[in-house]
Amino acid sequence: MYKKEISKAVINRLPRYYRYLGDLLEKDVVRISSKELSEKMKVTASQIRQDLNNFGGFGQQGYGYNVEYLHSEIGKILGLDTKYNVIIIGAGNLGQALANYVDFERRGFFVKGIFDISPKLIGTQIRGNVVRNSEELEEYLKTNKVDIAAITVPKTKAPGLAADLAKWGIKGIWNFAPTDLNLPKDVTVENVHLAESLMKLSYKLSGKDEVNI
Amino acid sequence: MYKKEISKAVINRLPRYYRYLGDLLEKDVVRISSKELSEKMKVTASQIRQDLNNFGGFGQQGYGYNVEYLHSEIGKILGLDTKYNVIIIGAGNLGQALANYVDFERRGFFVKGIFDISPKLIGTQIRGNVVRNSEELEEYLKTNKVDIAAITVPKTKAPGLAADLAKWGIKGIWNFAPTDLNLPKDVTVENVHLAESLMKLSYKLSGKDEVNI
DNA sequence: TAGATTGTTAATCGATTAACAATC
DNA sequence: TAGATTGTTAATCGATTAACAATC
Repeated sequence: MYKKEISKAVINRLPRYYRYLGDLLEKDVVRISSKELSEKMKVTASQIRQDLNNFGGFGQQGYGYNVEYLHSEIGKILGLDTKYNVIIIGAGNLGQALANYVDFERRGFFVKGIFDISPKLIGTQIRGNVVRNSEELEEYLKTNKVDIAAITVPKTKAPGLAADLAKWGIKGIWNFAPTDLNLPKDVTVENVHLAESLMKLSYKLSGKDEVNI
Repeated sequence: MYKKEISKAVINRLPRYYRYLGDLLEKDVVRISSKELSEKMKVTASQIRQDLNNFGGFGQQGYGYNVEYLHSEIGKILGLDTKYNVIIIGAGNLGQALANYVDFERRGFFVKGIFDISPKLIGTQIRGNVVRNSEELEEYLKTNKVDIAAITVPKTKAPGLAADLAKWGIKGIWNFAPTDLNLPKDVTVENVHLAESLMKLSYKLSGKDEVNI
């Protein structure tokens, strides 16, 4: 018995499978074959079967996959059967947008605290949460279990803040600052780089994905 | 002479090169070798040279790369030497966050209009832009050149809206709704799926990236 | 000129697709 | 049982890394 690493390409596809299966579930679809799903998702049926078989055999020959079961299993793989306590650091527009995004709760992510350094924001309410002073962070983390910290502070502040959070025991960081965070490897970072996403769009629009040769 | 497709993997890395070179530029670093850059970025020097050579020889043997020149060239490849007119559809928290994100202007993306269907939001001001009624969209697009539409409306509304935008001539869509948009292939879509990003973080935290076998 | 580092070809590695036997 | 579709192996394709000649 040994451990097999799941490739990053597979992991990146899992949430999309989960989304499509959730949509099917809402439409009361009971079963689906890899071929049908592949047509909806515009991927190959082969890839779907390969991907799923990294985690075990969820289907049945001659039948396909039970939508509800597969959805639930992928949910478990993604850790969506767990509840996560989330704090948001940086109560600017983006931080507020995240705090107000109700849908996250449905997946088990609960915003427990919002922090900022601006006196204008400290003390204000965002969806039932009072914005706290960022200076209280260390103390807060001593008495509250926090699984994920969303970082929505300016670029220059992010690396130092992330290092502090790691020191104070945070294991998951959802980083929106346009910078890379170099942290001990027991800390997991997931980046959302909006500016880079926009640049990719710009690239595709400018039509330079074909180069004369 | 034929056209060579640039692989998606390469495109995805370009904005990150651009960011690192921008940081170096701010620190007044004049030149850098692929080896030095590879150590900062935690990729192989070989990959950097391969990636850049998709677009031409930007370096010089025995010297490396001139930071300012390379930064500028990658900017051009990404289409950042162009100005883009952007509209935002959906003036909720996320739409407002995008509208307030000043940094985009620095890269050439100018928010020219914000639209919503909510009477509470129509007429309010967001960074100098009056929120317009979404019903005015078609008319607006007849008289204004718009390169990119950012979609921050609920999931159910997004596909129909995107189809309309495509019909009305929009060629670039920055999609924040948690759904795929199937549009004619002359319309470019760049997705930002926050929920999927969070699920990936959840996956990594739950430690299922190793599977017993 | 000698040293450094690119640009580029060749080798390796990993991911995707195809094929088909197993089996429901 | 016959038909359908999975699970899984083998073949293909593409991306990454290594190596080194070219050259500044």
